[in-house]
Amino acid sequence: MAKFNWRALERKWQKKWAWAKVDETDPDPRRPKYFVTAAYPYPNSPQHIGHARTYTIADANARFHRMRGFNTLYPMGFHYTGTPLYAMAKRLSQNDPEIIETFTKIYGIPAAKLDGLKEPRRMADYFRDDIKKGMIEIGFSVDWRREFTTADRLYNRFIQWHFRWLNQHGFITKGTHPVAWCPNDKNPVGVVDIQGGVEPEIGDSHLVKFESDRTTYPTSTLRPETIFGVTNIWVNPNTRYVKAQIDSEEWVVSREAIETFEHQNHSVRIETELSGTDLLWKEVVNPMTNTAVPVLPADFVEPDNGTGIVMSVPGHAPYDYQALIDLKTRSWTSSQPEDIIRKIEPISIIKLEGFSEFPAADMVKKFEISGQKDPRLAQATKDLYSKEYHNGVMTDNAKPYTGLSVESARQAVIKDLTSSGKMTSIYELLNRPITCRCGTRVVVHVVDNQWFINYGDEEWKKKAHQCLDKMTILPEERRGEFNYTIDWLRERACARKVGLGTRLPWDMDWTIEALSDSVVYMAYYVLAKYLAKEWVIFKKFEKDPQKLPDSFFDYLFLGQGSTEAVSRETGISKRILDSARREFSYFYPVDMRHSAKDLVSNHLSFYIFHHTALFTQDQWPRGIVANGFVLMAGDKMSKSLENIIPLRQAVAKFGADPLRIGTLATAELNQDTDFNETLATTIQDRLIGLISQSRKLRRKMAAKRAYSTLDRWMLSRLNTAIQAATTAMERLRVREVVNIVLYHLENDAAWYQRRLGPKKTKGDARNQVLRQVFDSKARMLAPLAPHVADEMWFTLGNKGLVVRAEWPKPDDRFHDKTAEASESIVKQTLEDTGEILKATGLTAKSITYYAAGQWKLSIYQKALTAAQSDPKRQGEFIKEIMSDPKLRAIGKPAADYAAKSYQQATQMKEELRESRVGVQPNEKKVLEDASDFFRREFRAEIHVSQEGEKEIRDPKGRSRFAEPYRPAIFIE
RNA sequence: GCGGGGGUUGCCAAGCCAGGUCAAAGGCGCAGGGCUCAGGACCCUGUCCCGUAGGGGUUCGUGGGUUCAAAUCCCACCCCCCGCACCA
Repeated sequence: MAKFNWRALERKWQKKWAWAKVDETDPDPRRPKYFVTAAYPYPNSPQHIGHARTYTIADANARFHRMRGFNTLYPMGFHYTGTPLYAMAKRLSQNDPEIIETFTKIYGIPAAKLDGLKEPRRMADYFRDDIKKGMIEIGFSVDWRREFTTADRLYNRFIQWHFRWLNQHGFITKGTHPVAWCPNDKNPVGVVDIQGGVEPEIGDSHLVKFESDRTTYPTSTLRPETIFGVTNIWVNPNTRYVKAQIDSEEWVVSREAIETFEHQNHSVRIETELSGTDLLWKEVVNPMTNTAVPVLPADFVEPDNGTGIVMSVPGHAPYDYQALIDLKTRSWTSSQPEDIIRKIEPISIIKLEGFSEFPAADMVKKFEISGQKDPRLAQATKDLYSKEYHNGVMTDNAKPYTGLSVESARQAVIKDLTSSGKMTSIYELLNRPITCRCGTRVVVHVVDNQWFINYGDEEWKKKAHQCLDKMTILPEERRGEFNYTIDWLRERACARKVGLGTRLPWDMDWTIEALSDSVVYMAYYVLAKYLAKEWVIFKKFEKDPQKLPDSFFDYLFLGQGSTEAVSRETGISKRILDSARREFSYFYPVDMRHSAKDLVSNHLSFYIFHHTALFTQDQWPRGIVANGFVLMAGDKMSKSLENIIPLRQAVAKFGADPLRIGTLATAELNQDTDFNETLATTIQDRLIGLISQSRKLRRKMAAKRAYSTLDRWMLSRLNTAIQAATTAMERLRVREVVNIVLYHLENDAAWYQRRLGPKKTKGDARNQVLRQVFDSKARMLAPLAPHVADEMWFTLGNKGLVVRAEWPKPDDRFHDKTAEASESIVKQTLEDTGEILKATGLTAKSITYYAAGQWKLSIYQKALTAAQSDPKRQGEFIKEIMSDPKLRAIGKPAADYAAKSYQQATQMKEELRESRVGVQPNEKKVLEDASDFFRREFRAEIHVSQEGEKEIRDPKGRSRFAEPYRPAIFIE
């Protein structure tokens, strides 16, 4: 086969669609509307086939609704807000080799173009153009008149309105907030700013204040409840310490800790420098137990871990236990250390099932630890901490917390010590060390005056739940995750100091952060059309957006104020204002919002929250689809695996429709789907096949001929397929639709052709029947593979565009129980015959089929009815049957069959019973009609008789085995 | 840890909510046959085990239970994946 020119096919139809403006949607009060949105792309890279899945599902949904008569709007914008673009542009301008390689090698951007991308806006514009081209090339039916970016000045104005509204209505709070921070850049760092791209984890480190001579020795710990087991505290003898005034107290901490305090808003004044050894052998007082414990040396203590001083709990901390052993086995030049160390013994404070009173000792033994620098200590510690936390109980040594679980004891100790001023806490990076791309160690910095959106508000949560409860969530399995997210969301920082975006209207130092400026933008699509260049009236506001007052947005989106007043204030004509307001009321709310599943716990939940705050109930979102990802040949797509195929390259390589189907065909919505080349080529072949078959059926609608049972079977199957595809599409079970159209229906058509035989017999209706099948196929394929569908449609000789045609309607008149029953007899018989031939190894010369006798059919029907209406006891049924004199005359066989058929009927699935009750094809005739077919299949003579016939040829007496739907078979 | 999703016959993947046509759709792979000069494509057949008559046996993460009947319902356990934020 000559290589199929996908590009030509795509161009051809895309041009026609553009010409016919099939994607452009304006309000039409005579038709119901359907509003589809998908999460707009972030243009810091080309899109890949993973992105294609979400947008293809959204597109299929939009196209499906168009075909069902909805005035469907599917718009698209671009999200410029945030730091990644900013960080990438910066890296590029610093000629970072890693990013240059990604851009040139994976994204295929010519090296000459890189210079033009060194400014964030221009990088965004570049990828925006690329993404948009890709979306057009793959055939998404987007109304591009409504395109915008979040860096547009009027969009900024819109977001300012949104945030001012939130602030005025009490949804914004202010506070402090810890962030990962690069002291060199003086900026917060995100994943993209960090070497190796790790995510910084910030946690609380508790500082327990041990004391000596009014000087505080704050020890950092994650387990404050172990304070009862403290035998000493550790400092690192090889480290620099300082005595400093921290806030209003005298503290001794490591040199490194000073920086931490400074970043976390503590006042710091260094007084004297000390070495670790200066601190040794002193005594400090445990603030909980008031006992004095010594300061001892340990090499494992890291100076940048909290304060550089830690408590020693040898009974329960493997590091401490090992460090103590190291000390005890060491030889000393003076006697002072020896005396102190000799006296130290572990204290048991936590009882843990399956361990001795000193679990740390058990772990050290189990892990065969050789010294306090042994790397296995980390794992031993992790294991033990987790076990004690979940299963440990405080012992008598931990009064008054005896008997409490470790978990609750910790809470209690924190509360008690903090309230008495004996403990405080600092933030710490839990996965140290983290290095900024500039080479500087990342620290935790506490940002003052941080602005938050208060998702913790109970009233707000209630409304969000209310909204969610009424929404369609696809797949439904996702709903639990939404409920959980709504419950756990708290205050969320909504502004930061760097990156692109909108300035916070009341505090212009801050830029509204990316997940906060993207929650109500679906409303902006309505406005975006009016802001497009040709609407001169808006151009002046683009130059000076501040001139557009809040009252304009209040009117347009909330319906507040009057047209007259807003018109007076803005100078926009009442006609345009009215029209925009009507357009908003017409399209809003969004009927279905599409995204991948990763946005459930953030964006999609915020989306619900904000809509319930800003809008009245009738404008709350109606549905969300959160689909799974795309895997490349079984692997997650990643830059390091170099298995990312940019979307446009993939379209060029596989064709738009094969790619669309390829990302939808192998898994249901909820599952991650796998894409690979074999799949793509298989789909290509299928689609090409459909086009070439359509060619053969061109204009074959001609004369109406009487339909045979087989024809009616095919049309009945088609009707079933339409029904199934329709329900599947309504639930966006796109994989199933692909299956039905591309495989099930195809198989039925193949069976139909096979039954008819290779030669066209005089006047059979196959072309008309197949023509109908193909018409429907083209329509059902249109949302998924629109180019191929339109090509089929045209090739079949239809007028107009299939993307504008109607989705096929199931029609009960085509549902033909008898035809389906007849065909199932033929299939069953074919199978059984084959099975016998296989089991016996016979070569058939002649095959005789015996249809079941009339009396069996009548018993069978009675059994079906009995089982359906009133599943009485089998005995009664048999009695009833045998009360019929005709049947009684048959005797035992009748009773036996009554028993058997009754059992079959009661155990049958309801739908099957339903389909057979009252339906009784003439089996002998069915088999006779199919005998040509059987002859071809088995290359044998075919005879058909009915059990009980007068002139029956039945040398082996097989006819008595005949049953309804199961003719007896005799092979010679 | 908390929350969510999942474990199906060589691989991928339906079925599970509404138990019975389930040895379990479909695709891929593999084997045989047809077509062809040949290969590819395409078509047919087979692909858990046994079987000279349409049958039987053993299967759906593991172990129990409910039922006439369990991949499907209930209980317990094991394993895998994802999210847990200020980042798009």
